[in-house]
Amino acid sequence: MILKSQVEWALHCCAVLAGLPEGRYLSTKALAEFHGLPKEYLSKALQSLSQAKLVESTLGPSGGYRLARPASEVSFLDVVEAVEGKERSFVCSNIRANNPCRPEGFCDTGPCAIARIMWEADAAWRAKLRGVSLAALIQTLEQEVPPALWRSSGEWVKRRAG
Amino acid sequence: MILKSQVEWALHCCAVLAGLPEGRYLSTKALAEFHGLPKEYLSKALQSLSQAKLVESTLGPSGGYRLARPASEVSFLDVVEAVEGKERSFVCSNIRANNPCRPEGFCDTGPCAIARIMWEADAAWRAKLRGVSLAALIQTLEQEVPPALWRSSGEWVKRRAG
DNA sequence: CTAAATAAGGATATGAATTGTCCTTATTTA
DNA sequence: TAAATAAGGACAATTCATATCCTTATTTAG
Repeated sequence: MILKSQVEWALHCCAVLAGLPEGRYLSTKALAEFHGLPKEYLSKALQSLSQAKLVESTLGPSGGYRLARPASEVSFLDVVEAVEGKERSFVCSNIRANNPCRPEGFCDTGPCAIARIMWEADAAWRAKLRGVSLAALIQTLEQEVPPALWRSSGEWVKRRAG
Repeated sequence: MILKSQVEWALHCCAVLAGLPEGRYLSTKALAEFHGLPKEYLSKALQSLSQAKLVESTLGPSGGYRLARPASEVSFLDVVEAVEGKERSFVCSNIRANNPCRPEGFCDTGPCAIARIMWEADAAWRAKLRGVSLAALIQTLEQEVPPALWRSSGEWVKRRAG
């Protein structure tokens, strides 16, 4: 059970977009170069973010993406679910229904106890991700990325953002 | 990101084994019949449990599997990790290292902030699963499975356990 | 006004992982 | 002694993730 690499890519891209000057866009090309990723495939991840309304896009030269909401209003969960989907990680195929001791036409009253427990764990995972915003991420990064690298990266992005 | 169906199978099998009379074994064949699962493939899941030392096995007629520890000492996490592995669900490929602004030979001091957050969520998921034992599951099942079905299933298992 | 740059998305190829089956071997018990 | 069993190797089928290529419509820069 491994998350798609696109989840990692999308999170890093969102982190960059969160530092974008107001009103500017950053293109797939620039994001791909900045992270050393295949442009065409990264584009699919960005399309997922766009479809989820987490980012806005515009066409043409100086086009690209920007966050659709303030960084404080976008959670890790938003990004993860945009790429990975909202489905729970545990799928119950209700194998208890195959129990040979079941009378004909027996009907379950609720979901399987095993599934409920697995879903609770899934909910705990999502709650953790919901509790961290892109703004919080940026704050952490600003503290721990060496100032020179932080500044030069910001300059690089500004230059590519038009 | 979907858990293997073998996780579901392993959990249901452990629930059955937890209700086994002291000293008895239940075979792959019986477990497969009880859950309506392909015997050969279910066998792989049970081998995973065996390799993780969660169950003990014995050969020959009346052979099969039983829990290696009291049900109160086996957690959902034990079972999930036996089948799914202990690896974290988020893999960090450290794409920050591709940042074109990095000076030559730059060395990271710690793991990426994004990975740390994803790993915290993973830890929360595991903590939830660690907190539920097979004994707790059995207790829940005993409360919510209709008494007639509970009894007949117990009889079925006892009969197949030798 | 024109040309270049871009997002969006369809089609398709590739590789890896999951799911599933079959067979052999060694062991244990009835 | 024979039947039943776990263990595991080999392999096939299917699904999914990864990746590339191409077309289209749109937008801006020049």
